[in-house]
Amino acid sequence: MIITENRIMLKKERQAQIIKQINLHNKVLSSDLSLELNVSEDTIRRDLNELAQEGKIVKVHGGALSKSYNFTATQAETYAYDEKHIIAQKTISLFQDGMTILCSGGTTIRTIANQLPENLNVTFFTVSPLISLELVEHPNTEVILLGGKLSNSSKISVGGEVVAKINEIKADLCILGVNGFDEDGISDSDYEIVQVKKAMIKASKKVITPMISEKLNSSLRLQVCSAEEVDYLITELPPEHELLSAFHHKVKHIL
Amino acid sequence: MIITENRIMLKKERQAQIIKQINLHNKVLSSDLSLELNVSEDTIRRDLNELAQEGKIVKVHGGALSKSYNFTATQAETYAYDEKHIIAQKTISLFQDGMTILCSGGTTIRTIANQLPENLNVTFFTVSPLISLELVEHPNTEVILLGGKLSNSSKISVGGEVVAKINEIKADLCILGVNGFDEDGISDSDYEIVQVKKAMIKASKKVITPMISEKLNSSLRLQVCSAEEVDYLITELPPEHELLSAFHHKVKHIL
DNA sequence: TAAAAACCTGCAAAAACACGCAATGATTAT
DNA sequence: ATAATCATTGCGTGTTTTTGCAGGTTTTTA
Repeated sequence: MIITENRIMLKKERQAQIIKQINLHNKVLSSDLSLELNVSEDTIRRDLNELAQEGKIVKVHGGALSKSYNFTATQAETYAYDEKHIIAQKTISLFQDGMTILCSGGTTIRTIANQLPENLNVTFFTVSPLISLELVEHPNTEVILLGGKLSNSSKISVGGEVVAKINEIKADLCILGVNGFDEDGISDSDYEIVQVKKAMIKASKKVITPMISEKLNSSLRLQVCSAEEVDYLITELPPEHELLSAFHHKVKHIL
Repeated sequence: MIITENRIMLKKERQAQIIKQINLHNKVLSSDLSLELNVSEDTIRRDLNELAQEGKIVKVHGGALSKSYNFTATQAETYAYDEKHIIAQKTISLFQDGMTILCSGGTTIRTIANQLPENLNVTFFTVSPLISLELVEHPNTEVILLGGKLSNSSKISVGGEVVAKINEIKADLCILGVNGFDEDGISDSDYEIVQVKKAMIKASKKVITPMISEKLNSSLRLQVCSAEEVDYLITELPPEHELLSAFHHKVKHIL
């Protein structure tokens, strides 16, 4: 179908079309979209990256796949595996026996859960069913799953009940997966998720944000907290790396 | 189901297909995949090596094998898949739009969750993080995850808090995975799980117990409920099968 | 043990990508 | 209204990824 009547297409409108295509076919090719929507492949790529950042689709080389595509979760997890391994080890070094740890979802955190040493004796609270399943395999950890309405996009529990439940917890650490992080702090694109993350931060003595360095200096629509509220910023880079220099006087520690 | 509708196949898409094949047949040959997916054997080999490095599959000379432990795998590799497929279809025939359905865990229930029709518009409550993840992929279902301490053995939420939460629910159906079932009713081996299942039964108008026939006439240490409390006993067998004859005057319906 | 199949390595072409820059158009401030 | 600012987009440039193939090596099998 060739559309000539509408010369100008708004960015939002175009992205909506892309989502529609993905829901329909479970995949899209950048080259196809470029032809169909009459914009350059660069623009399509930028759109796909934005939508992927917002968690609506999964970007792959050559196009994008639907999030509900059977294997995207595990594919995404193993994306940047080496980096996430380093991050996991750094994060785990902060864990101590007897601690109560509150954690959100996300593939980075899943890697941490997966690499947890056997002998560690801690209690985990999590809003992510996926993380809970990973953690429960460890013999010496107690896992408390925080229930609620399950968010379609992020697969974590959200809603007032979860927030209320989190408010009852006193945790030593909060391991927070982040989608956007810059000098202004942590940001996210979903209102419900922001509420949960805010509650998690409030309930914990220390806030740890493990993330791949490529997430640095990206920001999304909604503010979760300021950079000053972050106790440990953990990336795969050495702390003295220049990409991190802007954050040294903002967050308390960088690992 | 191998689709070659599109000339171009994304790499990740192809790898997803490979994993699907492996989960289905438990093994694949590089040469077969090369023909089916229309790429060179070199490419297949590279894919298999990548997937193996990611821990998704086990690479062997000539092809690859499925990995035993893998909770994001599709249903295909679950034990007695064909039987469970029949059971799932029978169970789903009882679902109607607008219903509130409470369900426990187990592989049989997971198959049901997986085969749920897209257009079904129901609300699910579940104590199983695994089932919740399966259900949340369906666009028209609302999923409420019931949180609590996660049981190491059965991977479902247990404890007083879950029971209390279940007591607040008024569900139309209760889909109960069972480990032991005979003329005396449902039995289980774990005290905590029994408490949760009892609460689930009390909270629901109708109780459905889907199970493969080999579970029939087995019993465990702890009693969950009597056979008379079961509204629908669903197995892969036709209702008039002799194995079921002893139950016809016990449970209300047999499918 | 010899042939066949599977494998690995390096290479090259095409495609996809990332980055900076400039032009365009829209929005806001003055 | 005009200027300043910002967002969006396309293009040039150089990089990375993907893929198939050639050639030599290893493993399997008969």
